[in-house]
Formats: sequence, C-alpha cells, structure tokens
Amino acid sequence: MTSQRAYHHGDLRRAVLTAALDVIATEGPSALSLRDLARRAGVSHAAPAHHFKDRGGLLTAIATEGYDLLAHSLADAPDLRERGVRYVRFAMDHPAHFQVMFQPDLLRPDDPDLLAAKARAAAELRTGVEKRAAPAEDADLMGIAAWSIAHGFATLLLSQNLDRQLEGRSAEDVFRALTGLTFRAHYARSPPPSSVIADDRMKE
Amino acid sequence: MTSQRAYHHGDLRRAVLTAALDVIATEGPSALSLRDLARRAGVSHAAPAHHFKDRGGLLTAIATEGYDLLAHSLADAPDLRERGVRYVRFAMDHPAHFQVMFQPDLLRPDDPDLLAAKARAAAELRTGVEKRAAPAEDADLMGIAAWSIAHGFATLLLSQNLDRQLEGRSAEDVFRALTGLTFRAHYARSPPPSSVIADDRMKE
DNA sequence: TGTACATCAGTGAACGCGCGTTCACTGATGTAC
DNA sequence: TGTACATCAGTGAACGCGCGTTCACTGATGTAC
Repeated sequence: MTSQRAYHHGDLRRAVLTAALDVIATEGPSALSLRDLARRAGVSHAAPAHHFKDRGGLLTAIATEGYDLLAHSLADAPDLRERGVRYVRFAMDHPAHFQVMFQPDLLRPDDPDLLAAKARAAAELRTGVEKRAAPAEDADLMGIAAWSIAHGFATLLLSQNLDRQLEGRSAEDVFRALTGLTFRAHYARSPPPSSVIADDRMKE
Repeated sequence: MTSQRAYHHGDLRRAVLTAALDVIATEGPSALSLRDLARRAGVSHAAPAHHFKDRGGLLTAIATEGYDLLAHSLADAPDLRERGVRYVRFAMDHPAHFQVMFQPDLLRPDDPDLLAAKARAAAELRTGVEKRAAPAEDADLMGIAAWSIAHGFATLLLSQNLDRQLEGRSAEDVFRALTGLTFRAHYARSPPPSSVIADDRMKE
C-alpha cells in the first residue's frame, strides 16, 4: 500500500489497458507498442506479456471491454431513438474502445470472449426492434437504419468531420434533432407542407 | 517497352499506390511498410522515397485520391438518396481508400492537396441540400442525417457487421430499402397505419 | 502460530529482425546547341 | 542529325533504432501442514 516501489504492480493489466487507451485516443492504434506501454506503466518491458500475449491480444481485450461497456450503455434504453443517443454518447465517452471495436483487422476474430461480448452488445442493439413491426423485414431494415445513422454520426464525429457542422451545439442535441427529422419527418407540426418539403429535399 | 528489366520502372508511383491499396484492403493500414511495398513493386527498398516522403505521405496521397474518386462518384447524382447509394458503392469499390480517408491520425492533416480534394468531395456532398429547404437549419440537419446513414451503413458493411443481415441480398438494394423506410416513411402505401407502425417502432 | 514450499508477477540482459534513412553511385531520359 | 550535359529515377550497402521474444532470475504471495 504505502510501499514506494512494490515489486508487484497490483493491477498491471488495468494499467496497461489504460495506457493503451490513452495512446489510441491520441495517436491511433497504429502507434501502439507493448514496450512503450510497459514504459508508461513504469514496469519492465517484458511484464505485459504476462497479461496479453501480444498486440493482437491486447487490442482484442480492449474491444471486448468496449462491447461490454456498450451493452451496459444501451441496456434499458426507453426507445429506439434514445438507444441511438446512447450509442453516440458511448462513442464520445470511449473513443479508443469504439475505434478498436470496428477495425476487425486489428483483432483476433475468433476470440471467444470477444465474440461473447459482441453478441451481448448485438442483443442490446436488437432489443425491441425485432419483436415488433408489421412486416418482419421492415423491422429488420429499421434496425439497420437506426444502427447506421447512429454509427455513421458517431464515426464522423470522432474523425472530426462534423466539427464545422456542430457550431458549438452539443453533438447529442444535433443527433436528437436529426433523428427527429428523418425517422419522424411525418410528425412535423404541419404534416402536408413538411412532407412536401422533406420529399422535396429528398428528390432535390 | 519490351525490355525485361528496365532500369526505370515507368510508373513506380502508381505501382506503389496499388500495392499499398492491396495491403490495406487485406491486412489493414497498420500492416504497411515502405520496404514491403518496394518489394512488391519489384524495386529497391529506397526507391519509393522518390515519390512519397514516408508512410504518412503515402497514406495522405491515398486519401487525396480517395476524395477525388468520391467527388467523381457523387457528381451529377439525381437526388439525395442516389447520392447515398453512390457513397455506399464507392466504399465497396474502394475499401482501402475509404478506410484511410476516415482515419485522420494516419494522415498529414494540413497537406494542401488533401484539403483541396476533401473540399471538392464535401462540395459534392452538399450540393442540392444547402440551397433548398424551408428552415435552413433543417436542410443542414438533413444533410448530416443523409451523410450519417450512408457513412454508417458503408462502415458497418466494410467491418463485416452486416454480413448476417444482408442474407444474400445486395448491399445496394438493402440500402435503397432502408432509406425508403426512414427518409420517406410518410410515403408508404397506406399513410396513417404505416405512420403508426413507424412511430410504434421508434417508440418501441 | 509458524514454517516450507509452490506459484505467480515482474526483472533485466541478450538476441535477431524489419524498419526508415542516408549516401555515393549508375543507368536512362530529355534538352540545348 | 549528332553530341554534351543536366536532370531524374532507381541501386545497394551501411547505419542505428525500437520492436517482440526468450530465458534464467528474484521478489512477493498464498497455501498446506
């Protein structure tokens, strides 16, 4: 506890993960090296190997953690739109996790823990979309559409592509506004004109 | 022409770019090394330096080319939805470019050629969305929404996250179907019920 | 409560490797006269 | 049409570096008796 230099780190696994997330968030996943992470954690360069076999193992662990965090974020979302908002918020709160989760070439694709976590997150994403809806196919499409818009917005946000568009507004507010426009365009104040306008835009 | 082993390659720049795109598409950008690309192009390892200063320069050149290809793909799209379809098709046709374009940490962010190409693509994306629409703010949101859904769909597609959902259908058809559902839900055959269903889904 | 021993986490020196970079060079091409 | 020369693209040897991996080790912790 009070020992200035313990031989055992205490929680090196967590320390390496945290250092890795920091590097990824600032310099991207390509800047990662186990030796550098050991340095950051104040530990000899061979120590991380006790916890992660290699880079791929480390990144897989990060993705796994990410899917679990996402699943928790999405749990008990009241509706589809709120689920989208939480998805976007998750990406903003955990940019490094998010980045790694969607670059499969960095991961061990058949890691059982990863697959399990991913399945849990996928189940949360699907909740309430699957069981409903008149034509089942439409419900499926609706699910993909909702995922696409949230994922696209989050990705563009993280890659700095919406900086100009936000103009100081919070990303969350903008996302709420645009899902209102698209998913519920037919709910605008004056139905006929707004419909025409929306269609006008769509057809140019 | 017929010389078996010309001292000058002819178009080494193109050859290195092509090799790089191949590596990126199969193993991801992190697998890139200039020496390896020289090897693939059948050229001494120092040769690529004549065309690209370093990895960052090469990736910036790829992103620049990508933005120009995208701008061309989008040009003269008849409407917003078709623009989305072309955006998705671009990602499928040029997965390596697409991947690199949206990982800013790999690029020289202030490269003038890159910025110019990006501006050209952005202009194509905006065409027809900006000038129209009743409340200007709504038009802006509509643009972000359309970009988000196309970008999200493309990204999920490339990261193998829609394999299960496609079930053999072409990505393009599915994308058309889901934009039909979301952007023009109020245009379904029987307006009132479909509206209710859509809202029902939205609210769960 | 104390002792012995197994297990585990982390050390630090050593290794071989692929990388980017530098540099003096050489072969090919284009242009001036 | 021919020659001289500048420029440019690619060569190949050499370098230093950071990396992952291995290995015999040591310090700390937990457990059996």
